[in-house]
Amino acid sequence: MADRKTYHHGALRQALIDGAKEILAESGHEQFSLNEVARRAGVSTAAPYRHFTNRDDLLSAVAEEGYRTLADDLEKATGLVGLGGAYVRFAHEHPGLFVTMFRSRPGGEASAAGEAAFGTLLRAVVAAQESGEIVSHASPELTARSIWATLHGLAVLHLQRPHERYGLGGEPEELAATTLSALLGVKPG
Amino acid sequence: MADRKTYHHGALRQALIDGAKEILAESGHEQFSLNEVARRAGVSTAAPYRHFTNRDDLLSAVAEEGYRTLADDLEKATGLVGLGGAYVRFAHEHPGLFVTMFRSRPGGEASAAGEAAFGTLLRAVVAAQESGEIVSHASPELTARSIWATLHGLAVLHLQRPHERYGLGGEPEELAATTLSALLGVKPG
DNA sequence: ATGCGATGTGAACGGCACTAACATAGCAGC
DNA sequence: GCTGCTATGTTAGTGCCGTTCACATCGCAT
Repeated sequence: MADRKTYHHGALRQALIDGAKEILAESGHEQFSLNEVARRAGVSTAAPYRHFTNRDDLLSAVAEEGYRTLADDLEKATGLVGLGGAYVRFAHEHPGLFVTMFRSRPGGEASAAGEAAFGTLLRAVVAAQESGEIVSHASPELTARSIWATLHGLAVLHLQRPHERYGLGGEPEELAATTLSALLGVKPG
Repeated sequence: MADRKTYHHGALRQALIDGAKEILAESGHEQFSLNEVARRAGVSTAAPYRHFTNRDDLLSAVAEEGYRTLADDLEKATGLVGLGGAYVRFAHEHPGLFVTMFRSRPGGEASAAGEAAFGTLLRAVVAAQESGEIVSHASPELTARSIWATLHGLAVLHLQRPHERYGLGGEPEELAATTLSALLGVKPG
């Protein structure tokens, strides 16, 4: 091992996170291996433990970056339907990362970036209510939470190949548009 | 090993499925171990391979039974809100099983029991439209799919402890009722 | 009664997450 | 510049995992 120039890697922590993302993109969450990440970074399998307490800690750091990327994607979107499309598309394009982000963690802590993403959704809902894009008699918070649940369920079911038959296999944007339209009567404009 | 009466177990296949459910209920999907299942059934770690091609095959059989239980629960529920509450409650009461049922399987096949569950949802949506419980301008199929996505997202997010703060930590029935109400304007009656 | 197929065993393989003891190097204070 | 502390790396090992293979046992049809 250690066929790199210097004994110390220099930026191992980020290299491990990047490598982990790579593996998640190639093979998915269930196939993820900490040893494989170390191998790709060109270090021993014990090295990651200098930067992360365990495998799950690394995955949490990866998830954190995922939340930031998702929040950015949602920021870029315009309109409620656009935001919904961006949410489902993120899951579509980064399925392994998406699963990692929302894996069930018994004692999982909250994520600052996750909060930011929800904040963006909330603002979009308020804007949609003000512009008349949607009509909801419930509070913006409840409406936002409900739409989030819908988008999240859409994203998760979309990743399930066997459920393609229910019409959940189409393009993310179309999926989000038709679904939000069916529930809220939003126009795809 | 083999401190049971007869050399052959007699009903090992079902015992393995039951044991797997037990482990999922106790420790969750991520902690599931095939060796542990064999140990609980009192057989060697190689024995399960006489009944299942691999670990994933056993989990699929477990998931199939889960789909049947879920379909039964949904059948028993009355009204769209009742059905939604039953869906989220199922996830709440059997989180490990729920995760196993909807884990991302690359080449996963469809489940007959899963179809039945969706059929029940579809009928409930049609009934709700006819009784005036909800007003949707979309087709029953699209509406049912959209509601399914909402309920599924609600269930998944409900299992995420860190997201309790968004109000997703309450009772399953209340969660389903307020969410469906916010999106469709259904009355909690 | 026999023998064949179904079902279970024990021992092995490689891979995994993780740990402990040790090696190297960057850097701060003298 | 030398010294030594601390951060960061390695090697070797532990125990568990999923899976396979050769072999043992037994139920059942002929």
